Amino acid sequence: MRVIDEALRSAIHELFGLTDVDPQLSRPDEHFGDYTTNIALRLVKQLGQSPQTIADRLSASLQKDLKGIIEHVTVVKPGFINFKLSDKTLFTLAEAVPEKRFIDQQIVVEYSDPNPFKILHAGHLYTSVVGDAIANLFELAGAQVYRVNFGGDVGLHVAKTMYGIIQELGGEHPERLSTVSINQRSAWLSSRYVEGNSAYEAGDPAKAAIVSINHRIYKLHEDDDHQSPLARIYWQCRQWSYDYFADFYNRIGSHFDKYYPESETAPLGVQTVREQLQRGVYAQSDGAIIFKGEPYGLHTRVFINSNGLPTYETKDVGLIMAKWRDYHFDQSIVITANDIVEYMKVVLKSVEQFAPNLAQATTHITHGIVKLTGGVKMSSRLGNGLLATAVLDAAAAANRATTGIDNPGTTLAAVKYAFLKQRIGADIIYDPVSSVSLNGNSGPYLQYAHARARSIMQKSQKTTPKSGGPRQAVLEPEERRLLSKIVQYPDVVEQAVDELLPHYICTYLYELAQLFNHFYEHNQVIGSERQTLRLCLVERYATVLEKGLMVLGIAAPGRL
RNA sequence: GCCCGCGUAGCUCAGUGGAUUAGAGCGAUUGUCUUCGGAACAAUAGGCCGUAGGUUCGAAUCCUACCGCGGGCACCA
Repeated sequence: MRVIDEALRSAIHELFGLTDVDPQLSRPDEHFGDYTTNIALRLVKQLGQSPQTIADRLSASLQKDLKGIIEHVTVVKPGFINFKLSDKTLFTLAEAVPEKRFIDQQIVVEYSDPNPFKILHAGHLYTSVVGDAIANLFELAGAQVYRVNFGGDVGLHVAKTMYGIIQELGGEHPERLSTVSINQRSAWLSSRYVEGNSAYEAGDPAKAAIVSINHRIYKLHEDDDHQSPLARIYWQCRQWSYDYFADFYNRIGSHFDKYYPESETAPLGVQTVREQLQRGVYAQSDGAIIFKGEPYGLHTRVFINSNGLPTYETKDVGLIMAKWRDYHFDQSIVITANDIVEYMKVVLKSVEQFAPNLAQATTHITHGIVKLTGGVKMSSRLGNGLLATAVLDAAAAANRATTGIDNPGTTLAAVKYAFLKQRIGADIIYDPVSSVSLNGNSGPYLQYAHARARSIMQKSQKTTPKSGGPRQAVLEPEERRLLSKIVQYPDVVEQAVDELLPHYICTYLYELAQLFNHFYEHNQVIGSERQTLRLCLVERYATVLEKGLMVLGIAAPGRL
């Protein structure tokens, strides 16, 4: 609420001669008013006056300055200053939109990051949903957002899968791939990975064979080889993976502007790391090239192994360089699970040594992992992980059981909302049955709440002539409560953008919908003397709900 | 061992320095309703906010120690 914020600042300046004091307006419990500040409490020491006195003086001054905008200012107990807006102000604010604080910024958001030759797990679904929401938040704040995806199409895991494939095909026989049916491809690759991994862990000779394949795959990229039997198998299966990813993203409504395969970032990373080795950023050790993190309170990591191959670290260095080359970003956001927090610190610290601007513009946001009820952790190496599609299928089954029909939109809303309503950072406990419940604080509840409101509007158009509303009418208490909540939307979005926490939007939308359902239960809209005014409230409410759900990547159809 | 993160109702989570009653949802118990779409609304029960100290006018929130859980700590990603 900018007007109050500015009035407070100037009052503090006039009365106490202080500048640069942030009043920190916030939303109090409803009965205290629409906005509140504890600035009087915080100025006690500095001013040597009692909080009550400070609050009283500010209050008296603001009462005059904000005449017409607020209905009244009140000072409560230790020294809180509470503001109740005038009805007229509430109507004005209902048209406000979130501040565009990232206008003209180029922001790269990287997320999802599945590896070709492996299968998509529940974690990929979660990180995709979170990434979409965060990208949407930046977009809402005016930024030019580029959604990018990074994945390992080279590296040991690929070599393991390739080993499994070659075993399964009885040699390097690309033509035999045709025996794998289209809808079996992703599962088939996943099985080959599991086999390759066990073979690797069992040791030589398989391990040596896999290491050799790993080299050959890097070489194949260097030579741009598409003809040799190994290359034909590789490119074919790589494409299967990308097709499979595309289907999945299509199903959940994600899209990416660019895909960075590791085969592309690896050479760039190697070149950068070798250059910086000369300048002493990286160091040789036991035949490998490393970065020593200890001077910075971090740990040492290998960037190029003693076989001369780049590790994930170097590919990430290359990725940062590639993103900069392509977008000259103002900010680069990387969203991953928590387990690579320390790892990423080392990578960024190394980049900071030669490209401080890039390191400083990069923010690593991490979230927890998806666990099954009972705390069972999944492992892709063991092949017992909870698959991304299994989550969606479980949600669909629950939806079907509840409603009797199959509604993919509702299913997706249920899953996305279940993931997003929780603060990013901690693990998510996924219960295939209850987390997808269609009651209570859920996506379907909000979709329903929206459709219900749209339905009222539609009905009103049929039954009554349209007319411009008396928008300055005096609000009844329940109408006012609703409008006051509606008006909060831009504040919530700004907070979500500032802290990059989409769950603030979920919490707000749910509270809003609850408030509306309460209102709706007790107040007639159509046929009421106050119909025009109330329809206006219904419209604002439905629009805010729709916009908010859109940020979360959840559709808000007019009818379900 | 060292480093990082997390411990809030039976379960899943909000709340991350403020308002003498710590909030939701689910589950449990019970009401409302011949519905402007009941996927609703209303009510009851359930918590010394991991433990112990400390800082502060004021702590679930900040600091310290301890306990418990998870993650990371050189050639995987």
